[in-house]
Amino acid sequence: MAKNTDDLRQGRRQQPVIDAFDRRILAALAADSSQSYARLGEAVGLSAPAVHERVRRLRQSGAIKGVHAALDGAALGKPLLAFVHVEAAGWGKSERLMQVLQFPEVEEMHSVAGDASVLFKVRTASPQALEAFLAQIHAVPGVTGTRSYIALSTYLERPVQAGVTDSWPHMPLPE
Amino acid sequence: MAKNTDDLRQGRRQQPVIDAFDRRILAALAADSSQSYARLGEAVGLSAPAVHERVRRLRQSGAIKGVHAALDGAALGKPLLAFVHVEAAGWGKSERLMQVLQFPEVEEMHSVAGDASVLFKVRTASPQALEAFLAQIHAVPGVTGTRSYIALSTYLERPVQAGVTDSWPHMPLPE
DNA sequence: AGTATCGGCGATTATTCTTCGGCAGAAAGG
DNA sequence: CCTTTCTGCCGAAGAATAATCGCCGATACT
Repeated sequence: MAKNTDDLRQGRRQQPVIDAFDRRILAALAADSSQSYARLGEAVGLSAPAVHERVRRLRQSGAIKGVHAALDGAALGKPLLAFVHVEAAGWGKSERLMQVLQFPEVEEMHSVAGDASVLFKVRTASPQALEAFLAQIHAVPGVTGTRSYIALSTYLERPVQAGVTDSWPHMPLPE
Repeated sequence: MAKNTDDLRQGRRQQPVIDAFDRRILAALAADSSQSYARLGEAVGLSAPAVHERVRRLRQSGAIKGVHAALDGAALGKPLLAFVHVEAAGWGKSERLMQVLQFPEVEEMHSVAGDASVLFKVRTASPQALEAFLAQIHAVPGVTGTRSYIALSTYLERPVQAGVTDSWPHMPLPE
């Protein structure tokens, strides 16, 4: 009998093992998710059904959260990318603050440790639209200030990568 | 004769018009790019071949830059998300700085206007790995300092949205 | 050793993608 | 006002891919 039967019986789902094959599949899918299973299998050294089964498992386990088209902000009329740091008195996450997530301009929202409480990534059509977004933020009770960082050039913007650097180059810190 | 023959002859590509159909297709693809053309067509009110043709055009025009699988950082062993602001003397973009983009932990790099020169989004396995990344940054000539914002909770993280808010709710700025 | 479980492979079926010809509506020109 | 041209959509057919099934070998536990 399998040794994890107890876990299954109690509804626990054991952490699925992600081996080297899975890692290569995930890396390939993060780079381009429109390629066929046959090509994927050829790239990683498995047959198409095997890749299919692994992808199904990775999807179900949550390692793959979805498949999305990467759109060009400028082509869609939103050339302005900005990161907005919000300082709030008390605790940042409020019901009112979550409502701004409905705007399609907002792409990310995190609560952060540092000299800010909440961090937004927003992509707007114009400086005026950014100003309108900031007005929305300032209208939230408890917000004491914002600091905006406007992207001048984007040198890299890619999804979560499958790889993990396990041996960082040894390099002495500057004294 | 078409009126943009001159443009085509000179290699110029006129800005393709993105109509309401395209916008809806793009919105659907940004949400889930794994659905069939038939379903997409049903959702937006077109036939499958029509959607196919539009997607082909949107791809070629660059509005759709690619299709990527969204991976779960925690499931892959990278639970720590951080935004790193880099202050640099002189001009930030250096050949040396671009080399850190090779690490799979780095997901974004922008040059920004504000009290920082360059902004990184990095996802690491541990605080030690983040420290190692920071060591790499500090080893770059000209870097005078970094400021890190560690994400405690991620409330939203999604790709570029197709929608644009054209009428922001009118709301007076706090006096 | 025996046995059960797991994962991969080859082959088959179902679904989807991709292309083609035809047609209707809009725009430019006579 | 009519003709011509162009563009884009649709239905149908052929090609490619996705998804499933049974069989097999490897591994681990009894």
